Amino acid sequence: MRPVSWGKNIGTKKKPFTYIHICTGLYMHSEHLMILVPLFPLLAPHRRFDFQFDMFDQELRGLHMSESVDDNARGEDKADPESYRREAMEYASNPEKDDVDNAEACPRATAEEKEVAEFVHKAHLLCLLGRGRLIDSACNDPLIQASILSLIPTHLHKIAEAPNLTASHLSPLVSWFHNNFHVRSPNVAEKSCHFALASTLETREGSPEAVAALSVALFRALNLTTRLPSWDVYPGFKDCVMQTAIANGNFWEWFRQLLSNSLIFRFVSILDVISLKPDADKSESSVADGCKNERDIFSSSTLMVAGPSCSSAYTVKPSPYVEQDSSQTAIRGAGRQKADKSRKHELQSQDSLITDKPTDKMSEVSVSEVPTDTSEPCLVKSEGLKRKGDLEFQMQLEMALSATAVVNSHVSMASDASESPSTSTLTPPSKRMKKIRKEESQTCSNGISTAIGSKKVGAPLYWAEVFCGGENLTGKWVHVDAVNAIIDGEHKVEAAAAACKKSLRYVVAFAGHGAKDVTRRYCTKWYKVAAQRINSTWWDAVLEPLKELESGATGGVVSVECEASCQKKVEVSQVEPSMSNSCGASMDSCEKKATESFMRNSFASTRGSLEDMELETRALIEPLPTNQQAYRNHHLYVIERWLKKYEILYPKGPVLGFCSGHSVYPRTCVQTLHTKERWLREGLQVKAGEVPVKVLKRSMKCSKEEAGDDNDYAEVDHQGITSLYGKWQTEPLCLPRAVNGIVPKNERGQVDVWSEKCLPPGTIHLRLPRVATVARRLDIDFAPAMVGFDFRNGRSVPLFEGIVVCTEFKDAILEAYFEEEERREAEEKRKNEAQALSRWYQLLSSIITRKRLNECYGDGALPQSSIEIPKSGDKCYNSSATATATQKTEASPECQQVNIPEKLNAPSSMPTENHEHEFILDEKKVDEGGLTRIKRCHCGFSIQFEEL
DNA sequence: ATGGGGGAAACGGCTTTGATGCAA
DNA sequence: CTTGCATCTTTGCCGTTTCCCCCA
Repeated sequence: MRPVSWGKNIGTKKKPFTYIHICTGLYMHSEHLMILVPLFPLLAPHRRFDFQFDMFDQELRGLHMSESVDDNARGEDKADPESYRREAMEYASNPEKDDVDNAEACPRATAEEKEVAEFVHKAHLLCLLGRGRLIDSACNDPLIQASILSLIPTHLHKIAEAPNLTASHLSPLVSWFHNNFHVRSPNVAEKSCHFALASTLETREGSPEAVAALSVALFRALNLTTRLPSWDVYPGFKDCVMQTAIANGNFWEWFRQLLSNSLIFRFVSILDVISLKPDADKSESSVADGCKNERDIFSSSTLMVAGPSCSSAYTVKPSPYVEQDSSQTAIRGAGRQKADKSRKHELQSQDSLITDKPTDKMSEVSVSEVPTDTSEPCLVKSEGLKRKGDLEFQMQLEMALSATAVVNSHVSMASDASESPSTSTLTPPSKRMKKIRKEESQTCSNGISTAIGSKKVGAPLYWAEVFCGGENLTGKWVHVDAVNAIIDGEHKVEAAAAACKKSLRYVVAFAGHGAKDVTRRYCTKWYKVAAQRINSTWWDAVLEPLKELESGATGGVVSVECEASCQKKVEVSQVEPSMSNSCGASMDSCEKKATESFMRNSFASTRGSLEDMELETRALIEPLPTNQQAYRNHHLYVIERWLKKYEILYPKGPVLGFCSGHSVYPRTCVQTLHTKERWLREGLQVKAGEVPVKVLKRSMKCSKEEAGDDNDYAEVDHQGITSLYGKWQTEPLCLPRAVNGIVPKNERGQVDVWSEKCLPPGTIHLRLPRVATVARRLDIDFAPAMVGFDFRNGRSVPLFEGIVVCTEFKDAILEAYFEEEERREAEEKRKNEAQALSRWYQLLSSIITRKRLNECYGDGALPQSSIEIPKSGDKCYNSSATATATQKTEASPECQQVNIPEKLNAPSSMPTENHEHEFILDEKKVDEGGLTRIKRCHCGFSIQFEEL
């Protein structure tokens, strides 16, 4: 799932806005737009956006386009919007052109490119998050759940009734599902998630996403069947046994039993998001472009391989995941060889697809080896290729593809995936697919598989997670990949994804319209993953509301009793809405009391918080990296060598291990250092007698300059160092108190207000404009408040905002200030009004003058309307002078001419007014004929002439 | 009372540091 | 090793306009 997005900055430097073009790609659907559009302000609040959405429903396009374009982007833009549009469209149609140019101009990504890449990353992430939620809600569709429930054999219904569910209980169900539902390459014309699920249900094959989602729907449906009868019993239970049951604890035993049986499933997806790094994007985008034309053909941008060729490669057990996982290092060398081989195979198979009619045995082999031939190009292309060899291979592949695009389109139109023309063209494609798959699965199940360890292994992008109460003391979320028939294979996911060059950046579990990031469960090297993710603040903010929804749907309260004798996992309440409703209706005060007493004896926490703890624990027990570079930004460990300039280890220990002879310390020991002045800004001062823990020498250049100025070497040495102190060497700032209404000031007669903490006691910062004059007028002692520095003209300039005064004068000053402001505003208003009056007077007197002149000297044929007061925007010169001038122009079409009315061309010819025209106003006006200039005197007289 | 001159204060434009560390 | 970017650094000048005061 990779809706291709590009953004570009257009507009002025002062008013930049980003043009976002989102090609709908495979799964991009109007539903995404609805999710995405309200979220755009989240992405980059400081920017203005213009959107262009392709291929969306017309009405949606109209709805959102007009909104965003008119209000947000175009509203105040004076530049020609059409030019932006054109530029944007050009960019959208050929986005790689600029990238190539940029790449040639500067080898590294600029800040602009990085910003765009980040924006696209965020947008894509939101799209994928939105899609995950849609799928999750589709999994909850009762119709789909009922339909799939009707398909499963009755003996499987009892699976979920196991008293303490463990992963092994699920294997028959997963096997059944795996045998009955197959993956095919997804269809472009997928209408919606519900439709995709429904059609998958009908044909028993579908996109990996749909199949995985269907498995979740099935599990959730089963959950209903196991729970609902129990709840039917409940009212009767309540009537007959309640009182005694509560008394002797049977009720709670039953209650716990009931809830421990409940199956809670989440839909989990790797959000295969566009890279955060512009460089990676470049290769990706060029790759995507190469693929763009073929997108309809190789419609899959997901990596999930189709059919049993792969799935049988890691059928139930033993799976290739296991092999790869257990003997990763052992097969590394062989793996590379295999990878090379497989690459050759890919080329070969590609060729065979394109050039050969795959009727011979050779093609059969390639078909069985290459999981989904048609999706393969995208498989390779959509990855962030880094090595030179990969790029070369990529280019070769692209050339081959572009040369034979027509053939491909035929192939893809005939059928998707590994359709062979040898098969009867009369049978419907789906049936033919099944037939082929059956054949393939037969051959593959015989153990013929070469795909292990190569990147042909399909990356698991979607799976389910079930909460198994019987797994641990507190229960555990278990990975269930029904598509590939793998249960509890969370440790295999990373390796499988890596084999497909899929990075495991965001693994998100969806439930109850919410979502939760569970990446840490599936990755072993968090420090590597974290570097590829968006900053956690933004991501956490996005997930915050979703996480609440998710925990609302899945988070029952799990209690572990403290008694040593009874270390048994129990659950006392269920937070799922349907449950809490029925619960709430029947729970009386007795039950509540019982619950409370029960809770008192136990350590209780929600499933969500338990999972959080689990995930955090995983992150904390990450093994030490073996290379030094990994310690540079490692969130847990540090080696002294990679400490930054303003960092130090304090306390220096404990040593957790060694890496290349360097001691490894926990990162919690790293303290940030600052100069004395810098600590002052934080409202802290260095304690008396503290020696600097670190001393930085200033550069030679600076020292030399100072040496030139001053001959005293010792002083230079003293000047040439910067003393740094740790936080533990500081104490809260003690400033002299304000006494007798006098504000304590620094040597410059001001107060540095870096923060509220920097204010001397007994003073207050009034951050108001023009307040200093008020204080001066009232004769109150004050100090200008310096709030920071601004760099102007190559030097730093202090910024002042408001004043610092003693607290007791606050009210007096504020009162006077507001009075003063009121007066000032009134004055301003008065001035404005006076100015308006004067302008009106000027206008009217001009009109009167013009009228008088017309009466005296005009030919009388002038229409009366021409002397009416013009509407705003109309020009005074639109009257007789212009009319005469135009007549003259028509009569003598010489170019350079001053079109002064004959009777007005000399000031002396105006006997009615002793006035010499001053042509102060000079207007230019572009006519269809050329540039017209109008010179006007303030009396209203104007001359219009044309310029060459 | 009023207008002009002079000085003080306010305002706004100017131009866009530059060394250094860090990360890729 | 190179190079782009982020960070730290950290207290003007000058011409014009406005305001106010003083004096004729």
